[in-house]
Amino acid sequence: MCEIRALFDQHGLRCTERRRLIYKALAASDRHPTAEELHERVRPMCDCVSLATVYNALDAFCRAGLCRKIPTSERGARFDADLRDHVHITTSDGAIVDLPDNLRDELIESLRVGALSKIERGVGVCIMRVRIELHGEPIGSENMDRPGVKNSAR
Amino acid sequence: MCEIRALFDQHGLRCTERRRLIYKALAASDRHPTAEELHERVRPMCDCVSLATVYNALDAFCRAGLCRKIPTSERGARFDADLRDHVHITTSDGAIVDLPDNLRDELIESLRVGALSKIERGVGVCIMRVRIELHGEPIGSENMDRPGVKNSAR
DNA sequence: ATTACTGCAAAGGCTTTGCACGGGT
DNA sequence: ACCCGTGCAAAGCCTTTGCAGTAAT
Repeated sequence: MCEIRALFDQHGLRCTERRRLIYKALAASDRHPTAEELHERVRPMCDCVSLATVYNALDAFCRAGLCRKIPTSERGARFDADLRDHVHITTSDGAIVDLPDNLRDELIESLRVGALSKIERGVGVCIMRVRIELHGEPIGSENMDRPGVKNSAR
Repeated sequence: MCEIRALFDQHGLRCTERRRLIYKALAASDRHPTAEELHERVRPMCDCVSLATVYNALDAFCRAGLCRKIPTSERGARFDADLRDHVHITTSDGAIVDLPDNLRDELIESLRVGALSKIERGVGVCIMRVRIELHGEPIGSENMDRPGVKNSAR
């Protein structure tokens, strides 16, 4: 908790009980919780936390560079305290999971040494962050088309 | 316009004037318009189109597999009739551009033959779609750190 | 002491829905 | 003739904001 204080100090955030709880809940989760889910998780640990406070805190975290807001196709944004390059896999049931670290590192690294530097030269930018969204169907689902087809009727 | 009819028929959509206009406006744009932007664009071509109809039509298109809803961090979803795998580059000034086709194809292809099949085996999913978000700084900006650093204070 | 954070409730913006009607098949 | 698509308005949901009070620096 002392490290959270240091983190907040570094980023110019006032260290309140609510924010500590919210940040801890966010950092402890690998499920990319919504504001409401965090609210549920924090509420039992504190007589009273307002949902608005959760939103405000998350917004402050994002602006301070302590977390990231993940847009979703469904309603309700999700949040993630892990700011490293990411590979998310979303499935048709709406879940978002991170690719395991070893596979992620390998994928990102292969991009960085190859395609990305080419893109940097071609487009004239310096690529700072990489986010990859893979949409996958669980194996065993009826739709067994191989990926790579451009797009037929889904 | 006859091809639009065929497209709609193929996907079991009734071919109405509104839907034709909406789809044409969407397909003609490479700017990933919002529902409201499409509404503005279609309205002059038709005495009266309701915003609700635009939403309903877009929803029908998405369910039919004719377009894709792109979540954004800001409010308001965006839509895209181009269903191919995408590589977006966003820069700090807020612009979103698509990577040029040749670079995109090369990048995606290198992923498909290598990392993705490994991921499919490792995670047990069949990857249907790939979306890559690159965040880049224009070259010449003051921040010249190389990418690859894990994450220091942003 | 100062100023940011908080709770509450209300407002706000985007999206969906209910209903009656008109247009497509 | 059938029934989906449409307009309108109202409802819905997620999120932000105004305000007065509280807590952190």
